[in-house]
Amino acid sequence: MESSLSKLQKELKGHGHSYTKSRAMVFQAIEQNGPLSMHRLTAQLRHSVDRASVYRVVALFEELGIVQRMQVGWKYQIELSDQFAEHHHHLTCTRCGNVIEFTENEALETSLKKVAADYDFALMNHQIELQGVCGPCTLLPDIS
Amino acid sequence: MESSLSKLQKELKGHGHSYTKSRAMVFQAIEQNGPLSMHRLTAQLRHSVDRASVYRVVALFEELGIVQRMQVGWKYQIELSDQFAEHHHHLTCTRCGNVIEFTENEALETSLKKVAADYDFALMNHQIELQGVCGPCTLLPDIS
DNA sequence: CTACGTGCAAAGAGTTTGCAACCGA
DNA sequence: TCGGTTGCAAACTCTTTGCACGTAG
Repeated sequence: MESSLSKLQKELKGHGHSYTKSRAMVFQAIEQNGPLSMHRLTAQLRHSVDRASVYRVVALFEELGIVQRMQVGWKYQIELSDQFAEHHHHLTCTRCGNVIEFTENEALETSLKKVAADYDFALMNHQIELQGVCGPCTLLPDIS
Repeated sequence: MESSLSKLQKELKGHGHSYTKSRAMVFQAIEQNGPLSMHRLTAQLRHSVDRASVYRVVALFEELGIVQRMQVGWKYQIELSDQFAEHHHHLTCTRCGNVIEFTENEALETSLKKVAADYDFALMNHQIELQGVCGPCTLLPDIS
């Protein structure tokens, strides 16, 4: 709690930006709620931070690598980036919409590195999105 | 050329939709240009298909699994899906913006299946996006 | 005190929708 | 012919911007 805010403060000041109430609020909203669409994020902060400011803060956070966008189907959501949350990927259930985070296993990481090496790329970053049907949903009657 | 259009026709009729000029044109534009943003796609078809119709056609194609969206940073692009183009993923150079397609190796696929199994998911689909700096760009002088 | 940050309102993209005309089967 | 499809224009949603005021350092 306390410690991630002070880390945020350090991160901001270190790059010549102020630590402000709005920025702290946006950060906490993301930290507490996990992956969040802009719509839900602005809705949640409706009474405390202006929509335009939320966009500006998120843009700054992305620039500083504090948050990142993750894809969920066609939309995106904002979440803390690896610096503030452990590196991970997502498994989305296409039935119930539930998102599960998973951390990469070594074999997976090795495979990715190999691909990059094959194409003479210096790998900087990567995203993996898996879609499927989760266990509980498999037991449900067919919808279609 | 001919054959992919007739496959398109079959796909449309098979699901109770008409094979129309607009749909053929949208399909060809995507087929010939590879990953394309909506902006570029509508621009390219400016004189032959209305913007609204392009959106409607793309929506239908996605529904039928003819095309899919791929993420490039924050934006997305439309490309033919596995049914019409070999299953593949993308390696994007963050310097020059070049996108290289790569086909998955077996180790990678196995790793993904393992992850899904670990979480009791029936894996339906997946996307992988790698970002890095390509060989030629590595040799360029620093920008920042 | 000064520059950066914010709220408000308005502009700008990108995307969707209603409706009449059109076209494929 | 008839229902699905398209073009056009307008509406909507999401995001960005200009400007005056507020606030951190």
